[in-house]
Amino acid sequence: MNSKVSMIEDILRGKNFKLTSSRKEIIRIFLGSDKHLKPEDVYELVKAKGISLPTVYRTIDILKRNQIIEEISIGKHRYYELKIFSGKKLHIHFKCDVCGEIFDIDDQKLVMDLIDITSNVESEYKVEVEDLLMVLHGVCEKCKNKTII
Amino acid sequence: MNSKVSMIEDILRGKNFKLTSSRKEIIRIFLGSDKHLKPEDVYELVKAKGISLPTVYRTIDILKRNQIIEEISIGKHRYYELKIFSGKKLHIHFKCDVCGEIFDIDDQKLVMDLIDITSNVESEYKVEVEDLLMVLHGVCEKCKNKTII
DNA sequence: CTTGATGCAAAGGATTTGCACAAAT
DNA sequence: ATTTGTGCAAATCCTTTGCATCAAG
Repeated sequence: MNSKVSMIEDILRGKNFKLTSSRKEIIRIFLGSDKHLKPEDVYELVKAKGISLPTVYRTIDILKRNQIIEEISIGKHRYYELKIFSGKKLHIHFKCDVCGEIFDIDDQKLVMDLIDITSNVESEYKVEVEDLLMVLHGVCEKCKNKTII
Repeated sequence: MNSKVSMIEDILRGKNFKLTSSRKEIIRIFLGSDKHLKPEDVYELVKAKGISLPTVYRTIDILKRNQIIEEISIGKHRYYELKIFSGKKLHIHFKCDVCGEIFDIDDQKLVMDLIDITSNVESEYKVEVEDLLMVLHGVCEKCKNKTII
């Protein structure tokens, strides 16, 4: 993970951002988590280190603008997850409406189907597609089983 | 449109909601618009009639819970569009990042592709998919042409 | 009449900003 | 030394709520 940290640090240094300890810490949070985090979640994880909520928001903003993390809006909340290094350039988010958990759905066939769909849309509607957000809602495996029992 | 108005009114009456003039007016707004409207947009269209912003929010909430309108979260905003009568049970939203306009992309092949994807996800991931949101971002035809000139 | 809806003002929650101070380069 | 980042408090924006009053059934 340290090499990933320094790659991200290099990106930010290249844009004249200063590498403060707050920023390094928040970068580590995203590198070390496979979850979709809300700003408040990040804050909970770093406030013990004296990092303030505005700094969390400001850092998230920088990471987002530099394609290091990705923003996903679901309902009234905004979530962030690592984008760089994730390998999943295109993937679907699944939100369980029972437990609230969000996880990524990511397989090759699906990515190809999505690419097909977007290129169809581009030619049929004469638009240029630059990004794509897909969120499925439903019941996850765990919660399905709980209901049955 | 009047028959549609009364169909919606029947649905609400059936659930013991009172059909106030405010609610009728807001229903007409959604029936008469093909746009994705934010609460504030609706308010702008009805405030001249003395309808308050809280009433807009409360009415939108009722219409949403009763599947008459659909909620779409994009970025920091929530938009609403008519769902009942729309015919498009499953469709893609396209947001132009240049002009900000949102429109629906809706064709048969696409719907079938999306159904395919969701049933694949259901069997591969053992989840139950109940709803789906897909938003494409990019540049719409109009804005593409403006850029060229 | 009785219940539910409305406007107003105020409260909430999430996010952003101004500013004086602190840390990084 | 200079620039940029930070915490704090306050401001903003969007949305919701309490309550006295009003309208629909």
